[in-house]
Amino acid sequence: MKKKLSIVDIANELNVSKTTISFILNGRAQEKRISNDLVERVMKHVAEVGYKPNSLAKSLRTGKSNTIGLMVEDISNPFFASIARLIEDRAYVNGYKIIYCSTDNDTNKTKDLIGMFRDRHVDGYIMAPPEGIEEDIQSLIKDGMPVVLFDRHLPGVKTDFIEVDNLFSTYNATKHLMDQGFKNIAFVTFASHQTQMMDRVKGYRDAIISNGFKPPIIKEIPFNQDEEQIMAPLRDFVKANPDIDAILFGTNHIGTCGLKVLNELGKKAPTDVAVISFDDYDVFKLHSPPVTAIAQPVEAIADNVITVLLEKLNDRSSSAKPQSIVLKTDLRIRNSSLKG
Amino acid sequence: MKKKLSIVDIANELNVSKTTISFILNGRAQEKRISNDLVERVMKHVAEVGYKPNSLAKSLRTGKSNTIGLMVEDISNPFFASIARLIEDRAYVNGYKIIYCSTDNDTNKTKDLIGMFRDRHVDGYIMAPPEGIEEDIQSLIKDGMPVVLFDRHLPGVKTDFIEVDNLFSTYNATKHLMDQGFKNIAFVTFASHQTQMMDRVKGYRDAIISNGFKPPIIKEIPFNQDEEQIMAPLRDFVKANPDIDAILFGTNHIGTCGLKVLNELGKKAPTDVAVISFDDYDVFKLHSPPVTAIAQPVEAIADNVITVLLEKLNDRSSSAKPQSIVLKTDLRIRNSSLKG
DNA sequence: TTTTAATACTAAATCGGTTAACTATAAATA
DNA sequence: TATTTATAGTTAACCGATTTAGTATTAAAA
Repeated sequence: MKKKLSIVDIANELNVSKTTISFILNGRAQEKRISNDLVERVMKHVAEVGYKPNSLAKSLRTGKSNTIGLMVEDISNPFFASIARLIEDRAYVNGYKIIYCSTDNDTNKTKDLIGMFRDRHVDGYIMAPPEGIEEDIQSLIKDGMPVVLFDRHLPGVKTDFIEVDNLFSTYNATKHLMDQGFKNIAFVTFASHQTQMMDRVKGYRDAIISNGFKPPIIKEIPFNQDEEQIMAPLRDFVKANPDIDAILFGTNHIGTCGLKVLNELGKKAPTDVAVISFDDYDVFKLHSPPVTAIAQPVEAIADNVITVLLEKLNDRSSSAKPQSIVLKTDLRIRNSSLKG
Repeated sequence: MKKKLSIVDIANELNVSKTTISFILNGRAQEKRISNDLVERVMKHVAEVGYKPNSLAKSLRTGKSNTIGLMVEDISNPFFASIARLIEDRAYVNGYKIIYCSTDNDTNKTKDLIGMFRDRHVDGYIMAPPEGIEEDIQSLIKDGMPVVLFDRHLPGVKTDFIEVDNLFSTYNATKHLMDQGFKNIAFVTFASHQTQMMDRVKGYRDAIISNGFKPPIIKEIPFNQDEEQIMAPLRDFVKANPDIDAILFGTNHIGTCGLKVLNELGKKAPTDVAVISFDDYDVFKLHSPPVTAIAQPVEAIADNVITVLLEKLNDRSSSAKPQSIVLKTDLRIRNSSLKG
């Protein structure tokens, strides 16, 4: 029932101008030569009545919203959820709130969402960008907005990004399978022109070719929300290629679907077909046999993302050249990729 | 570079007052008797220059922010992540943005976060509340804020909530284990006084007692972020109770940790110990043997939550008695709980 | 013809802060 | 003594919208 207090109420109750209150609350008392006596009185009263400045009014005037826009592919994907969680924590500690959304890798949806974020005056953007929004990002940057990309980057866009060494990761995983003696190694992934996906394919391909193996076997599945739409083509692929003895999956989601398909078809890893997936998580650790996975350093990714963004937020003018941070992955070798 | 357009710019360019622009853009042209001619001219120009009203200013004036605060226990938990995802989608469609945060079941953190949300003028709250914040919620409600709880509720607080029939769910699952012939059935869960946890314990206990079984075996683990802090006591418990032939886990997280511990100790389900967990997800579906789980209807939960909240947002005055929606779970019986 | 009503808008206050520019007094310096 | 400097604040404009109360013109009714 009690209406919210405004700065004017505080000012009136103390017989001081609201300017003075504002200066004190913003730590500019010294600079503005407000007496310690008054500062104390104001602080005491503010604490007593529990006054909190209206952040909307503040944002309207200052142009800063203390909000960060976070766009991931899908917040219900464990990889993105973990990163979102870590970013959230660090952001709150630094006085920033997170507004998030899932892009579904949909270019138009993402454009809309950027519009919404813009409209909300977010102070900075963290995103795992889909294809086709180079221009929108470019325009954000041109307008002076701090933008940090992660998981992938946009080749034409000069801004900071944090990602892992995708090429080496799949190269290494493929190499591991070859070392174990597997001969017909397939790579199954989402159809995508995103940098991380291109690199993952290339890493696999390079490994296969540079070791004189038969032509690479690459199966691309269209990105889809509906699990069955992913499993159906996967099922066909596995059935149609009985000679494949190892599969490297390009993401946790497709890896999980792959495991389901293999289970359905009664194929056991690694005897029937060895398995490695990108992104490590509980499903792979707990699977029988446990699944070898390329673990991304989620803490390090989140840490770097938020650190870089906070740097940019604190030093808007700095036109230091964009940082490209590439982190190492960890191939967690488990039974699913070990022969005998 | 181009500075953002304001309503004054539009007004000046068209030689019209900003009041008129505002009326037109807010669909009050008819009501305010603005000529169709002018309406058309304004709309055309606005579309051409791509003017978008500053939502901060709008919010400041109207007191509405078109933002919903979403507080979950932990966004990186698949159960909450899925629900968050579904709520997000529905919210965006209805013109609302989501600000979210993870409470970690920490009362003080949650109080802080409520303060932040309040400060941000969110229009409504969706939360899976921890214990001990009855007063804070009460105060939100008293101030006329729409609050919808889910996953659990607060006994003293009269507001809408959506949850599942926890008591029946664990009763039913326990019954299933007894029907299968298991004799020493334990219930392992997080130590908590939250309603959903109390109900889950009670469901288990009722089943055990009403069927004349030996005293219930209940192991409570302190809630913790760190997985090892959960696994250690679990390990001790399993080792110390070799006669247990079935375990019902109270949440997906503890269920997952439980599976890890059982795997470590070389205990196979269901021959060594049968397993059922609350919350169904990929880990359980893909486990060998697949794990019987109590699946919550996440879509229905999310749908009901957002529907109820939107109702309250659209009809603030309505002091209709709070709704308590209780949804059914689905016991997905898999090998881990089947004898022979 | 005067009054009333309808039409088509506008001026100015307001939301709750921040901030540039200014004032009034006392103390220090020239 | 006159001028400068430091101290301790205040006034009023501003951010960009919404909204109440009002104006000017024309048409209809009395």
